[in-house]
Amino acid sequence: MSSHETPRRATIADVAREAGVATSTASVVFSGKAKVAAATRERVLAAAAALGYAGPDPRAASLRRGRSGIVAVVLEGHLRAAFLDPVTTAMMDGLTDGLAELSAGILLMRDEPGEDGSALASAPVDAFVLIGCSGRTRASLEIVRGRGLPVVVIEGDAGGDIPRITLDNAAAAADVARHVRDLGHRDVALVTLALDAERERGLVTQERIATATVDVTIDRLAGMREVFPDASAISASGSLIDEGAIVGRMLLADPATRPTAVLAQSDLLAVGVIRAAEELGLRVPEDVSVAGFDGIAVDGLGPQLLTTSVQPAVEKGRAAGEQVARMLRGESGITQHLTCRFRQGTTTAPPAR
Amino acid sequence: MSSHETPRRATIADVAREAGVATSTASVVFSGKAKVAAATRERVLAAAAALGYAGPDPRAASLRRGRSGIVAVVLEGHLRAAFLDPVTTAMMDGLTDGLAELSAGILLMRDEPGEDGSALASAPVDAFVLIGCSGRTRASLEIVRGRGLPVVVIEGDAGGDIPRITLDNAAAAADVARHVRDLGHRDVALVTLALDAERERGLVTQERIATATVDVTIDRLAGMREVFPDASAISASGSLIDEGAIVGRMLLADPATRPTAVLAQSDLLAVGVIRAAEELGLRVPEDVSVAGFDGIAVDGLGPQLLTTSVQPAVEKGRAAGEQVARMLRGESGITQHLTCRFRQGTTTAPPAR
DNA sequence: TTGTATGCGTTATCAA
DNA sequence: TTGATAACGCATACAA
Repeated sequence: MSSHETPRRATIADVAREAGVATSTASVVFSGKAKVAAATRERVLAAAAALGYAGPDPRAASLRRGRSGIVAVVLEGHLRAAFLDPVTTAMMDGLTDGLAELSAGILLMRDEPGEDGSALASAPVDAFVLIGCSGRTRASLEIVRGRGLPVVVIEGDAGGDIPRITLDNAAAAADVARHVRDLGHRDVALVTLALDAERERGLVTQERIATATVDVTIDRLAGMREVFPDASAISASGSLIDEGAIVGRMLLADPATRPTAVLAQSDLLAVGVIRAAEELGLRVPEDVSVAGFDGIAVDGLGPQLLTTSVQPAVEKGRAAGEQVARMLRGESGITQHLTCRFRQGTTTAPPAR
Repeated sequence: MSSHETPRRATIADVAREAGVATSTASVVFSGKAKVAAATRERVLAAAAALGYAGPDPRAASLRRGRSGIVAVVLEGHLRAAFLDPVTTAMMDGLTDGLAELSAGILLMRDEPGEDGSALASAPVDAFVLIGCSGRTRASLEIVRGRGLPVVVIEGDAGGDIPRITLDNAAAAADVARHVRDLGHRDVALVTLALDAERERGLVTQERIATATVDVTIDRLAGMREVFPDASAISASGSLIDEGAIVGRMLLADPATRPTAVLAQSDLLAVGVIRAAEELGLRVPEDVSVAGFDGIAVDGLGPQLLTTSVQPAVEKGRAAGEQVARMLRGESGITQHLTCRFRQGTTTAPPAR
């Protein structure tokens, strides 16, 4: 080595030498995993300060420990789309909570379509959380499984013995439907979430149900049809207010075919339907009842309170985090079934006629 | 070692031995960084498959390479709150694009209040992107700077020589205000974003401006006051439609004091003001003009197009990503000033009287 | 309470 | 095209 070498960053060995202690002692000063005499600690800290040492290199530490402290969350599609959904963000919050002790943070990853190797195969993470396991995500699952790291799937059919976090979507949807039926409604229309990756908006036929791939949509639809077997349904292309408004217009525009109640598979869609109703001069709930699903706090709904099924979105994330923590401790992950809670709001009432 | 040891995961050395090649050769097969005879590659791959080797351990690779491929994004507060703002999500999208070549993913981190060491100090990342540098974030900045890693700050006063991504908030706000003045409005009210971490809703006084900490709010207010020096302003507690509606009611309820135009510092606030106006039976823009800021696609605004200043939200993220990439290549980061573009919509018109 | 020794699994360099 | 070898920076088991 010449004396003109680049000013290499100080390592813990440099600090130890400067302080006149062994590297192991210096290491312990930073990790706090053993008792160190106050005087020794001071000397080490002083040496660190003198050398501009900012603490152990996380990369080296994670190799040595076998842990990086990072948990990956795999979302489908663009981040923007994922974060547009309040349920997803609430869940992410729960996840960070559930992982707080354990983790440095959450690594956001998309399940990229084409690439095979992809980032999933080589991200320095300790575990994976897959969200909305469907189609593409299933390919990601293969890659992830191959790495032998803990995996938890939220709301998706993982197959195999992979722990999942699930919701009682069908039962909860049926609860909402029953509430509407008990109010006296017989002529009800449904608005579903996207059926598959194509996300086509349109009438939901038997054929389309048969080829649907999104479990959430299928399950909630099944619950609704349990109560209203013959209700017609239109699939939205996504969970957006404006999308709900479009479908709402399709359903409510013609007085001859207008239902007395609309059940939407998400709160955002329901708000859109309400907006469409208002545009058409219909009052909610006097002229038409509208119910949603999710129980999120919808910004922009004003004083109305949506009748809906409140899903434990934050809990979903927290549960996933806890399972990850368990598996990282060497215990086996357990599939958790969470339940939604019906909430009566001001947007449903007995039909006028 | 006893023969009863735990079935250790295969390493690249095991694969090399199994395949009868040197570890360096096996390594190259996986990294693709040198030419390898097809036959050799086959043998290595076969050995890997036989041993269930899923590719190089990312932790070891990142120690050796000195890179983890991960970039941290530090947000203040709950993720849920951060992602409620469409501007943030758009920016994240741009960031993932700007980082695509470079990075394994984005590590989402909260700037945790109390803890000193915290995850920021020990996350195995290559660089940091701080968003909305204010108050708490400034403490995070210290920690991050100490690590000597590249840092970029988006919309915040970073101090020192840290590269930033900034917006021409004052000039753009003045543009909107000028448009409204040119339409003939003289009696204008302002709705600002939160002034500080307390996020108190209320009249904006000189005292409150003096103690304000949120740069975006201060700058946009300055731009508006440049055109309407005496316009009264009310600060909202956050950028939400419902919050805008509350402030809107405060401003518009009394016909005696009702302004002919309202300038809001965000599109969501503007939409809330419009909703308040509609509630009060006022038509927009006939009875009252409303303008916003941001130029996001507001879900739920319907057919109206908001008059606003369109900020390059995605570009902000992308620019940050590009600066990170530069710095990781060893070049120095450059502060980028981005500009907003005025967009006339359907929500502003000349005053009736 | 402190020090010694070892290996975590790779990849880069260089020589063959 | 392949192989031998040396770091990368740290944390732990164990001995003193």
